[in-house]
Amino acid sequence: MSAPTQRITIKDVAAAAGVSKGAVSIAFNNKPGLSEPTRERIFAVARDLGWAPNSSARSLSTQRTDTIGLALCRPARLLGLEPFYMEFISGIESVLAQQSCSLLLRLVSSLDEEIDLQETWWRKRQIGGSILVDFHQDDPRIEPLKRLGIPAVAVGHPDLTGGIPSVWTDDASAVAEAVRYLAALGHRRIARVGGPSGLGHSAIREQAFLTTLRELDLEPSPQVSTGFAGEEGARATRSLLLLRDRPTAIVYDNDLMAVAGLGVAAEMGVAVPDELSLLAWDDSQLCRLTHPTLSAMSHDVHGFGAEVTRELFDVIAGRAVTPRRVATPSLTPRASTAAPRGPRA
Amino acid sequence: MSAPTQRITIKDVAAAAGVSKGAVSIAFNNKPGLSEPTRERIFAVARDLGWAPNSSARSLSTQRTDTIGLALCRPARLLGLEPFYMEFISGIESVLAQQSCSLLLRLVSSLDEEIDLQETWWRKRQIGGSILVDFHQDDPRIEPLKRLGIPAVAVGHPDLTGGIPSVWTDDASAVAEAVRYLAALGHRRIARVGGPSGLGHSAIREQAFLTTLRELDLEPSPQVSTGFAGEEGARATRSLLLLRDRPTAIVYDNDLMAVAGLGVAAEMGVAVPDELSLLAWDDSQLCRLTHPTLSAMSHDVHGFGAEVTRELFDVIAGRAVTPRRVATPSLTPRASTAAPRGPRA
DNA sequence: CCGAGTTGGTTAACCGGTCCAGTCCTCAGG
DNA sequence: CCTGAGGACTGGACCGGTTAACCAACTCGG
Repeated sequence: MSAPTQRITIKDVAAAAGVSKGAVSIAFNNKPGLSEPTRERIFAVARDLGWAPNSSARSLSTQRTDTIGLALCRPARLLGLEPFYMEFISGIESVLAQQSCSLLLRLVSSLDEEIDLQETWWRKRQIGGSILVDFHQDDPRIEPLKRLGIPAVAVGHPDLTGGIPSVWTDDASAVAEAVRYLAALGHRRIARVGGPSGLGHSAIREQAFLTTLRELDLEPSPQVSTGFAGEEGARATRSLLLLRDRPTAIVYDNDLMAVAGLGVAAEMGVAVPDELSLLAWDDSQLCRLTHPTLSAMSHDVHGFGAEVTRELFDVIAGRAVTPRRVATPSLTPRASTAAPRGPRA
Repeated sequence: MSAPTQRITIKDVAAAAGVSKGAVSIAFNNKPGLSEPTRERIFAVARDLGWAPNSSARSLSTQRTDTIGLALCRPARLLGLEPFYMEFISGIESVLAQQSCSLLLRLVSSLDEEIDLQETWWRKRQIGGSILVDFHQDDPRIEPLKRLGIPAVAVGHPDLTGGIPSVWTDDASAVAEAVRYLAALGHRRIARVGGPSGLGHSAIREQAFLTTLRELDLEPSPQVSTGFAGEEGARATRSLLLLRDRPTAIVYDNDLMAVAGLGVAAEMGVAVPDELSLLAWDDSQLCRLTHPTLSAMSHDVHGFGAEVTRELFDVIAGRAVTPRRVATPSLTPRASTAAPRGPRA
């Protein structure tokens, strides 16, 4: 029977240091009003005793909490596959860690569930704010979350986020750049495989795609809206390649679908890039592992996550914020795009 | 100027329901001692007021917390790419959500940092327990965490976890099965691309690989220890394929490296599966997207995460636990493995 | 030598729950 | 009619911090 690990509290530290608990509190919050020797003595004692302030007690007292929430609403199998999220999360963490804050993560299966969750988190005061992703057009989260007054930052174009402070990338310009690049290579039939059109950024890209084609006087080409899963990307690619006038280039909405597209092309004996150019989105290492390597619209996802988090801290602190646009995804040409040369060129 | 959102507390609910705060507490904890009408009245009032018990106050009082910790120690870029973790996390969540608990996630860059983090989490009483992954041989986390008395469950073979309750898969048998399968197809030179040999499970697989080769009287074949990144897998594959007697089959330690290996084979003009068979580990959708599709040792990662979490709850509740072995990864043959037929067969 | 300021603390109320020790009421049994 | 048991509920101490208000002692200018 080992002695029961007696929980040590601020009182023990105070006693051991020969001061009041108030003094310990002052020391640990770096507030003025203590002499240097006393301060040091307190820290030394705390270190010896292995004490750190109980975070429940602290946040009960301060009415603040140092965790922020992130709810992801995509099927788990998919989440694992999309490099995007983990990298995004790591970006979040990078600034969270500086402030010794933590991330509360939850996977949900519907927006309604997410709304419930955010509300619960907030009501129970478990989070100080939230990061919202994957905005839909007329997103149902906007109204309830604003009503609750949860400090939140949204990832997405300001048009979509209904006044919730947002951080976004200029997808429209990026799509335009992608299409112009392919057109410059000589492609006339360019297709696009996008995410679900309910998703705001898919809609934006879809629109931008059409506009750019029109500007360039290219044929109105097929766009397929699908999920983000690789298999869906594969199916979409297959359907495009079976068209009578099949496209000579395809732009994908993420990297996973592009990898799948590459597989389909191989399976159907369509040479990449000679007969078909493929362009991925959200460049990740995955794009460099295939053969041929995948050209992509790359994007500093880590930095994106960091920026979002910084903005959230501003919101929580009550500082004024304006929508922040971060770097536009930029073209990284690799081996999967080239001038169309036709079969067996 | 909208009325400042007055925080409502248990006192307000009690007042509105015409009972004492004790009664509200009893109701919300489903404890006996209240009449059904009163109970319902309390719930109705709470719903109207949109109240949920403040979790800081609750855990301060109960000395319990309903979050568990997970620290991942791999470079962020890599984490995003490995489907394993997200799926593992989703498994954790699936049982956490049932108990309305949450997951505190943190990415760290070294084991020492993880130890610090776990210690801080525990000292501040931010977590009720922790899930530990990626055990090394003589893992430095074992001693400090046991000393602190953090309830923890480890992912890894009991031999590695130094008495910390663990959940594990029988990697040794799985490796044996993989090798036997390839041998049965007629392969004599089988290579392996593994994770860092410091990592416990890599070492176990490495050992099992050698043993099985010996049992089957196969040539002692090269094993390469590397990171888990795709690029490292690519490099390793390249070096294997440049050997004088190059292997006719390669077993990888994850799916990402196998995908990379496939790319390298294509790049070097080595036909898969005719000249080279590839076998992935931790089957994910990725394996079904390539061409040819990748054979893999598949593994219910989601269920693994769930089981680990269940065990952690047992540990936290003080229930006796024994190491739990979950299902052994099983062979899922696809198009990347076949009998060796030599070049241009 | 006095009063104002400053330095370096202490004290106690409070944050919002939980939970134990009672209190009050009802009802069965003797 | 009294007693005892059990059910329904209240009161208040307590969890471990923070913080505003207060205080003692020590400068220092006039």
